[in-house]
Amino acid sequence: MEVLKKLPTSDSIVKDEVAGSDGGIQESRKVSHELESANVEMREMKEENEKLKVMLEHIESDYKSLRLIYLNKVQQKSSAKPVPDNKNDHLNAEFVSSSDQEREFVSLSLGKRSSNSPSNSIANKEEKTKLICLGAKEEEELTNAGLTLGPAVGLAKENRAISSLEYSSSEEAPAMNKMNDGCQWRKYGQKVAKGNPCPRAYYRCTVAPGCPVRRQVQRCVDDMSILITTYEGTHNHPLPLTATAMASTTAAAASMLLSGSSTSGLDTEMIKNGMNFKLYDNNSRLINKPTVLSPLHPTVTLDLTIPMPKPSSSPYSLNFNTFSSLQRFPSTSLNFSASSSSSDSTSTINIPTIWGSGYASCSPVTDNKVHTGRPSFLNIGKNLPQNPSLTETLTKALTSDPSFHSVIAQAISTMVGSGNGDQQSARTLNSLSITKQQAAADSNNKNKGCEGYFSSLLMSNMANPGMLSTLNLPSSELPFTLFTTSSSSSKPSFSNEEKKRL
DNA sequence: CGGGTTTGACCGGCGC
DNA sequence: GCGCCGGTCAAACCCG
Repeated sequence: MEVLKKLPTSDSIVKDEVAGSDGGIQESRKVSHELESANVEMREMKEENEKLKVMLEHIESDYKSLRLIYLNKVQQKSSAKPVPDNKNDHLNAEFVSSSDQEREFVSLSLGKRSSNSPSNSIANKEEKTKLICLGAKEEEELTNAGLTLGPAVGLAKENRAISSLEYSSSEEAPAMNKMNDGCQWRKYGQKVAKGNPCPRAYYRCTVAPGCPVRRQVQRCVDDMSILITTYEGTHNHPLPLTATAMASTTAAAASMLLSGSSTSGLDTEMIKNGMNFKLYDNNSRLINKPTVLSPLHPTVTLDLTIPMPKPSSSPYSLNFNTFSSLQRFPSTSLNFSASSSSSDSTSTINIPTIWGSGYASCSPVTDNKVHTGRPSFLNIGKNLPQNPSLTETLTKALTSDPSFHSVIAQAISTMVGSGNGDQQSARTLNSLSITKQQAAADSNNKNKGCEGYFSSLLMSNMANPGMLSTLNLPSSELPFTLFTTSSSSSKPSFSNEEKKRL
């Protein structure tokens, strides 16, 4: 922790003392001054520790009260249900134990669950148990990742960056592998890609033999806490409800699971230490659900496949999403949808504008100009043609670019650039023909005009966290419309880390 | 013992 | 044509 950093090392103190003995009175005074300053620092650290203790106590009390509330609800539920016969005793036991797990799970997910949570809609007890177990499993993973759970969940948030960086290369692989999106994946290979020391893992869906779906998981080279998952193909089998629920953690997966036998697609999901629940409602609108799996981390999702039918005439929209205030952490999604017909496809980028601060109700703001019901978004261009290079550009950028900011800029640049001409048709992973050099050149050339402007847009919104800012720009300059909204309980929109990323 | 992971080898595409 | 690189294969290994 920060406190520890401030501690002067014993070595340095010893060295100072030695220097003092050699250098006469002045040196000894110097040493005494340093000792005094060290004492002052110690006092400050003690004060900080006291503050942290107080924070911890607050968190504990919050945790306890919420746990009580949950227990009450569980008791109400169980009292409402008739007692099943003995035949189901094992199920009861399972349910009880899973309730215990769920308590823990909920403690992990404080503020994450809404009444619309997917798990709530699951009536089947067994499926529910599975979900719960998945949550517990996720909790275990988080524990393994060095994240504090339970009462210390708030501290875990503060430690997230550190913890995420504490993965060793040997530890991160299983963590990645365990990243559960509801499907069964078998790892069939691992490769160290050029330019990224982190190995890329290759997985196949093993739910059904011959299922063509593959998944690649790789950590971002410059931010080990960022996972980039790429899905390819379409499942040729029905999936269990739990898988559907879990896979809905990303729009990409949702597409993968719910689109049936749609054309094969490429889904790239960037997961920053967690998952984000995204679901489509009956109107195929993107709904951001608070994740039940990992409340501790913001997520970044890049979805390159899902057609996002919506009334808006813009084929692309960058979706700067203000997330549910139920989310502790924002989820960032790059949702670059692609479909064979570009006219009705929509690309969205969801970028966090709010750190979900608490547990207030979610009230997504609908903007009249958007007609999507989405909280906020950025529209790019009018009738921009689909550009297959976008996929590659984004993927490369995400894996190699140190800052999310530049990634977004690249995406925008590419899309803006693509608006100048070549019409492109359906894109699959294998049809990507753009070279690395081309992608880099494209992004380099196009970023220059766009990136700074884009970041300034973001910064301007950061400076006005609570306000709905709408920027309508002439398409000749930059065809963006940026909507930024904040929840009713909004606190300052960005953490330091987010500022860094954007 | 079965299923999953690891890891070196192999293969094909692509650029020079 | 050659070499590089990403993706895949498959044998060995591990684990429950």
